[in-house]
Amino acid sequence: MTNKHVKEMEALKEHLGKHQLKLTRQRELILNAFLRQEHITAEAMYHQLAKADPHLGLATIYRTLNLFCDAGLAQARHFGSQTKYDNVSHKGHHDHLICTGCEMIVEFENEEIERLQEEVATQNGFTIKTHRLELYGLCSRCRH
Amino acid sequence: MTNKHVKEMEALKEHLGKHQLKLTRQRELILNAFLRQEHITAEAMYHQLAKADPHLGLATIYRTLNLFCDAGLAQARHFGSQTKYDNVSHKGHHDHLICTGCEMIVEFENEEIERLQEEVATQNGFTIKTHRLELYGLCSRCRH
DNA sequence: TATAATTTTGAGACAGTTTATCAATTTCAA
DNA sequence: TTGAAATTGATAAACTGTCTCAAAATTATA
Repeated sequence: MTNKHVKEMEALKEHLGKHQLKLTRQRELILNAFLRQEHITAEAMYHQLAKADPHLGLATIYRTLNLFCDAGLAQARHFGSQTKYDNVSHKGHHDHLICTGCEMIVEFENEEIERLQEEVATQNGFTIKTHRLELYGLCSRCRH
Repeated sequence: MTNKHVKEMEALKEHLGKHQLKLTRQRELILNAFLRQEHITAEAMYHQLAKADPHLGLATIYRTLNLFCDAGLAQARHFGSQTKYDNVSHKGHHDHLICTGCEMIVEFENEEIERLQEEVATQNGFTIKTHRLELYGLCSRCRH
């Protein structure tokens, strides 16, 4: 149960080492909780972890999730007023289909779209670093 | 100078009429300021208009920009923590190339990407209402 | 055009989210 | 084990956007 996310833990340790940061109990705890889900808000994780460690501060969650972003394990996404942190450690880049009815999120990847994005960027003299594509609509269940 | 945005003004009046809303001096002032630019935040407009009307309240700006969204003249976009209101009165939907160096924003449209988005949505049983595509990177000037 | 009903405004209070502060604690290299 | 440096937790503060409500402006109607 503790050695489930070995690879990601190594990635984190590498990042910490490179930036003279330290590995703490909290960072381990938050990493494990984070890797257990696809999308989560800092607030949701705060409540989730309150059972495991009632004194874990909200600021620490924010700091740590932002650290994961720097380390390339997470990616922050703004949905309206909420910021969700995505787990991008075990997969490549992906985009989202978001149901505005039930808030369900479906991930997808489309090589062709990615290729066309590069094309558009090149046409405009840009070099793309990242991108974000979100499709909002109704899923089949909410359409009825 | 005052009759530059007649068409948009008509569109606004039509919306107001349909919803038993009133045309006010502030709404006219904000509409004209809004149409002068492509992307703006409520806060930026607040400062911009302080010269013309020092007592124009920030809440009024927010209310009015949201009204423009309802009327189909504007579209709100969340860039990180900022919400920018886009002028979409004179053009259709468009996406953005954003330079992370100088914050320059280039708009673009790509039929093929839009088509592929529909395809992805259909494959997943979704009906798309809106979407958002943002490409982040460096423009040709900032790359050097 | 005057009146009255309704909407809008401005100012600040308020709410939600994220970051800053700082003393106390923890980590880790030597 | 020790000590310099980083981290934490609690809370204050910052920020963005909305709500409240009395006063003012607008519009339909007489």
